[in-house]
Amino acid sequence: MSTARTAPLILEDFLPYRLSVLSNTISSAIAGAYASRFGLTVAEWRIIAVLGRFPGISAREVAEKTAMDKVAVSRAVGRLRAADYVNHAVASDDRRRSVLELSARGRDLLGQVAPMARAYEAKLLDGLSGEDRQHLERALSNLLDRAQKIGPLSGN
Amino acid sequence: MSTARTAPLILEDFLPYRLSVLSNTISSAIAGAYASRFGLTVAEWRIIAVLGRFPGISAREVAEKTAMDKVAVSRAVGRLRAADYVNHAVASDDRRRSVLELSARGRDLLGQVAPMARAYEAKLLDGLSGEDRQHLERALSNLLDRAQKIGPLSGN
DNA sequence: GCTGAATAGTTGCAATTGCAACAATTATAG
DNA sequence: CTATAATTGTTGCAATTGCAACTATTCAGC
Repeated sequence: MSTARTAPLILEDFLPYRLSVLSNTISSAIAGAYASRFGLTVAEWRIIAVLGRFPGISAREVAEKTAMDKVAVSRAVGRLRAADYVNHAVASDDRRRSVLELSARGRDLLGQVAPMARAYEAKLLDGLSGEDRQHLERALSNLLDRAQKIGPLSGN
Repeated sequence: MSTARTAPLILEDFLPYRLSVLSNTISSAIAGAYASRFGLTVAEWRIIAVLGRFPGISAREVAEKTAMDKVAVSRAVGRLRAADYVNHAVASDDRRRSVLELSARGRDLLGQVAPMARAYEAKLLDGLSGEDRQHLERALSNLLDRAQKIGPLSGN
């Protein structure tokens, strides 16, 4: 009875594993390109992208929108400020809050990097029909919702 | 002409970003559970899973099958040996090669963890129809193929 | 207004990781 | 057979990360 031999769990069919391999493969490819071309980490690039879209937000909001840790944001922003890609100010109505935005240099960088990112994404998606892509997007949204709801894997 | 303002790149729609967030969310959930229940890292768990399926393979083969770095494998195997989840021997025909397999304790652990992993996966996939799942699987395979072929993000 | 709780961001430290160098062994070329 | 190259696995070191503690500031209750 007890240890009823379950089938041995095929790692390469296990969804979390497949997602991890896929995501790591893609991220490494991208990270390598950003690093060699611009000396940027993926975290830095994400911050640039999000500041391009939401100029003036605080570090905390950046962390929210990029799904990064606030420490990671703090350090990445530090580097970006040092490299003059990002301007930093203190909110006048709350002097704890930072007000971040791209500098001219940062906007310029975004202008270069964004097309590369898009092109890479396009290459990836090239094999999927428009319908497939919609399916995929809905599936990913669905999975993320569930993963967030399920949370820390309630156990037995 | 020059800096033709491209649309500002919506991070939350960018496939690599979405995959990364999803994968990290899932991995953290799983990692937390393994850590608190069994003191296992995800890397260790992966090795256990793959050794359950392919007893007797070498460290290099484990690295291949788990998509881990060989150093990570070496260290994780070290911990697993110390905890007596994995047995280690040297191949008689090639004394560089290690021969790894689960110990009785390791098989027992796999017997406990595998159902949890399956249950989590099932919860995740609960919102997708059978058809959706097939779509998803094909899409993921397709994307991984392409990502591997495209490689380090050529050209600018 | 004052005190204690809450929030934003930074810093220090410990643990993890990644890469290069290394030792041991086996394969290959001549 | 010998010398060189290639492969397997481990170790050392530097860089990254993650967590907790900390500072500065604002908010909430009285």
